[in-house]
Amino acid sequence: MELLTIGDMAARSGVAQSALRYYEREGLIRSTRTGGNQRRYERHELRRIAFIRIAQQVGVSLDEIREALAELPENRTPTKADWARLSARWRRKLEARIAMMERLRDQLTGCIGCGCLSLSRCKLINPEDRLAARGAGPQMIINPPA
Amino acid sequence: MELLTIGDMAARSGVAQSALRYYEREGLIRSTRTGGNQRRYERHELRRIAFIRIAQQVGVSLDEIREALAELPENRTPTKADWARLSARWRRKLEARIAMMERLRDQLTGCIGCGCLSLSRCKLINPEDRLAARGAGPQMIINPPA
DNA sequence: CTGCAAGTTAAAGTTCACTTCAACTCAAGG
DNA sequence: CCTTGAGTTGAAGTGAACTTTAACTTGCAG
Repeated sequence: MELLTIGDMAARSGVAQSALRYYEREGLIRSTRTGGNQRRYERHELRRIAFIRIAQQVGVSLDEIREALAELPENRTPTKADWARLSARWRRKLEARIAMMERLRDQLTGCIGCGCLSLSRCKLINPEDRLAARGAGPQMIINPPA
Repeated sequence: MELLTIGDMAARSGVAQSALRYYEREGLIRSTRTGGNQRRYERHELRRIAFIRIAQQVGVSLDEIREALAELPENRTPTKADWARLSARWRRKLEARIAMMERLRDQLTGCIGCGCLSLSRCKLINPEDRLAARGAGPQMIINPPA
């Protein structure tokens, strides 16, 4: 089996055929066509799909994912090094998001103690209004200083 | 200022008035009305809104948030203890999600080394197909054993 | 060959979480 | 009173990420 059909891809990736066609329309994955106009995928497209799903888990939009994938070479099969570069960049995004969730968790823990949870008044969430300039809401959590 | 107008609430919570009305239609927050049919909010509704936004950050749907909030008392102002219970439960959800992201990060780090990222073939992501019964996709990450 | 599962398309539909709009009413200062 | 800013409603619109549908074509086992 050299090239994979859309059915194969769906089975192997756990992503619906309709979603695969959608990803292709959106420029996230690519396929070649048979004489009869059916899609055939190279095996490495599975990696793109894996990357897409992982990024989605992190809460990234398809737009951003497309941008990231655009950094992979167009004319040759991406190498280990290509993927490594991309993965390293995403590891950073992932860690930023983990850090945010950890802040969130710590705030929530704090609030278990103080019983608070008021967006604008809780000093834990928005201490001393020093952050007012950055807009309303729980700024400490969403958009932390430094 | 006993009760807050929708404008006050929007200003204090950083959530648009239209969103507040939407939350109310969806049964996430409540208000009383003035003689002239305008909404008036008790201050503790701000806490609900804070909770909603925090939960959304964690990637929880409004449906699930509604269910969680439904555990708060209907007929009295929630106490510190009420909120503490809810917050404790959510801390657990939060930690589960953080754990997922950490697995994700570790897998991604692993994949920087091995250059892989193939959903069904990478042993790191889906070792030995032992997880096949739980469906396709990167099961180790999304839905880890135990 | 034939039959049928698997694939193709464009267009419309769906869900979520809101926002925008139009037309209207209310509240409060001068 | 009058004006003006704040609030009200239902209905329609938005954007993301897909799914569904209908009508049709391909690929391959028997």
